[in-house]
Amino acid sequence: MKKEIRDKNGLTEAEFLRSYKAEDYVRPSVAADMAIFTVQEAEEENYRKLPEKKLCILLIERGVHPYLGTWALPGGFVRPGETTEETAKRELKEETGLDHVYLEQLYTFSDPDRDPRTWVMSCSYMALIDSSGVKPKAGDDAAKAAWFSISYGLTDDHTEYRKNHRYDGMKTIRTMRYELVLEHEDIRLTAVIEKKVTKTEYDTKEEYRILSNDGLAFDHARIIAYGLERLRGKVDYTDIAFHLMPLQFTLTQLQQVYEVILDKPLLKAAFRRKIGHLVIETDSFTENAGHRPSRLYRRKL
Amino acid sequence: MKKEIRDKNGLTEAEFLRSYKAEDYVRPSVAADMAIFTVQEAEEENYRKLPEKKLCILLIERGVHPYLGTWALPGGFVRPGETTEETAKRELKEETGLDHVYLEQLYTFSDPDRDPRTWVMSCSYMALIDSSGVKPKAGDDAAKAAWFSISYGLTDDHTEYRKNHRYDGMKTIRTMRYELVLEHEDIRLTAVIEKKVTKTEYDTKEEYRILSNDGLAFDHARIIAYGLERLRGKVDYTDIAFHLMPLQFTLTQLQQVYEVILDKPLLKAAFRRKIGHLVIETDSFTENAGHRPSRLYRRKL
DNA sequence: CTAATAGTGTCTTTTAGACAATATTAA
DNA sequence: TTAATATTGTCTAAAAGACACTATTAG
Repeated sequence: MKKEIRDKNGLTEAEFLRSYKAEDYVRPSVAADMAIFTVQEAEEENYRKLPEKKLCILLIERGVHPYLGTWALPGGFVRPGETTEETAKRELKEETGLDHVYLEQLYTFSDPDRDPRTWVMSCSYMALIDSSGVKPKAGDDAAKAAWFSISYGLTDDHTEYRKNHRYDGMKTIRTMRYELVLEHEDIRLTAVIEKKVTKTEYDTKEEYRILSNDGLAFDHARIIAYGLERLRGKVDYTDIAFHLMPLQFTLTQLQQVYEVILDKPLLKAAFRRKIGHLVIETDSFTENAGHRPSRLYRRKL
Repeated sequence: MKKEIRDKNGLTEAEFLRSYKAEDYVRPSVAADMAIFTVQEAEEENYRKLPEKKLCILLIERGVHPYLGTWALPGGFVRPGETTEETAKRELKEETGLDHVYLEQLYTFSDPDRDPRTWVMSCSYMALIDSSGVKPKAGDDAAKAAWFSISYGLTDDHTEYRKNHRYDGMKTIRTMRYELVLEHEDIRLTAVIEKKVTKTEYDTKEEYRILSNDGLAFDHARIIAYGLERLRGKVDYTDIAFHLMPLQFTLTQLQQVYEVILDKPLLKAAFRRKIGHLVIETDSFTENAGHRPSRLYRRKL
C-alpha cells in the first residue's frame, strides 16, 4: 500500500530510494568517546585503617597526530553498520578486556572545530567498572593507557542579575568554575571548566566551556566534566554506583564510593537506611581486618 | 612547542593535518530531530469549570519520500559548520517562529537501518514551549504541521527472574510496554514501545524497541517515548515544567501541567508547598472566572 | 444563593540529619 | 588492652501525604 504512493516527481518510495545519492551531501565523521570510571584504593600504611578510595578514569596517551603525546579518552570512529554503542563497546573491550559493564550515553558534542583534522562529532559514553584485576591495554593509536585519579571541585560560583532590555523581564546568569585535576604517578593534567546557566522568563540555557587545559586532548576535559556531573546527579536516586563495586562489598565500602563520587562525607546511619533496600546481605564477613568484621552484601536485582 | 613533535612518519602536527584525507572513510549523515512539547487547553462547555489541559507535540506530515504521507518529528540534516543544536534551533524557528525556548539534547539514535535512504544518525532534542499564539508552519519537506495530543501509558509491566548460567548469579529482565497515542482532529497515530531493563550482578542495560507503529515515520515513536520519559523524570526535581507556561500563570494552571506530564493527580496543598520557592507572586489576579479569582505568579529566576 | 475554584491550616506519616552507645576483632 | 571499624538505637527536624475548612467570585 504505502509503497505505491508517488511523490511530486511521480516516484514510488522504492524508485526514490534507488535514485537517492547520499554522496551529494557533506557529512561529518562520528566518533564514540568513553569516560571509563572506576574506584581504586590508595595505599594504607596502618594495617587497621581502611584504605581511602579514589575515583579514577582511564586515559590513553595519544601515539598519533593530532594531540600526539597528550592524554585522551579512549574512543574511535563509528564504522558502517555499527551503532555508536557498539563502537563504544568495542573500544571498551580493546582497552580493558571487559565485556558486560554499565554503559550509558552521555551527550553528543558537535562543535565543528572540536577536531583539527576534519568535521568530527563525538557521541560520548560513560562506563562504570569494577577495576580489580583490569590491566588497561593501549590500543592501536595509543602509546600507553593508565588510570588517573580525579579531583573535580567547584572553585567559583557567581550569579549576576540583569535587566533584560529586549523583553521587559529579568535575566540571571550563574557562572560556575570547576577545576579538574587528573593524576597518574608523576603526570598531572589540569583543566578549568566553566558551566554557565542563563535564565530568562522564556528559557533556561546551560553551557560548558573549557577555560584552560593542560595535557588533555581535544575537548575531552569537557566530556569528562559532563560525565562526572551525570554520575553525581544520578548517584542519589539510582543504584548506578553499585556498578563500581565488586560482586560482594561491605556497606562501608559502598559508602566510601558514594562519598568519593559526591565529594562529601555522609552520615553512616542515614546512609545505611537509605540504601538498605538496594542490597541483599550475604553470610560472609571480612576477615583479618584488625577490627570487627564487616558483613558482605550484594546488589539486589 | 607541541607542534614540533613528530610522529612515527616524521611529520609535525601541521604536516600531518595537511596530509589528512577525511574522504578516505565512509561517514554517516547526521540529522537533528525535535520533540517540541506544549500544553494546550481542551474546550470547556461549563463557563465556571476550568478547561482540561493536554500535553501536545508538534508533528509534520511528510511531503517527500521516504515515509511520504506519514507524520514525523520536525528535523533536518546538520549542515557543515553547524552544531546539532544550531540545526535544532533552525528547525524550531522554521516550524514555530520561536527563538528563545527551552532546548535539551535527548539522545543520539544510531541504528544503521533507521533510515531507508542511507546511514543517518539522529541527534534528538526536546523543546518546551508555551504555544499560545504559535501557528505551526510546514517547512520545505512537509505537507502540513499540527499539534497532536499525547497519551502515553503503561499497559504492561512484567519481571522475569532467571538463573544466569554464564556466571553463577541471577538475571532479572523487566519488560514494560507503553502505548503511545497521538491525536489531531480525526487523525490518530498509535505505537507500542517496549522498554526492557536487564540486570545482572555486573551490569544494567536499558533498551527501547518499537513493537508496532501506525502512522509515524522512521523510529520517531521511540524518540517521542524517550522525550516523554525525560520530561517525566525531570519534572519533580527541576523547574523544567515552567517552560511550558506563559509568563504569568496561576498555581492551579501550573499544577494541571504537572499533572498532565506525570499523568496523575497531585494534592493541592502539598503541590503549593513544594513549588512555592520556585515562583514569585505578582499583584495580578484572574478575572471573570465565575468563581474566586486566582493570583498570578511568575517563575523565580 | 449556588457552583465552582482559591487558598490555608493542621494532623499524620515518612524521610533525613545528628549523634551516641554498644559490639567485635587482630595484634 | 587497644585502636580501629561495625552496627544499631534514638531523638529531632524537615518534607510529604491526606484531608478538611474557609474565602471569594459571576451569574
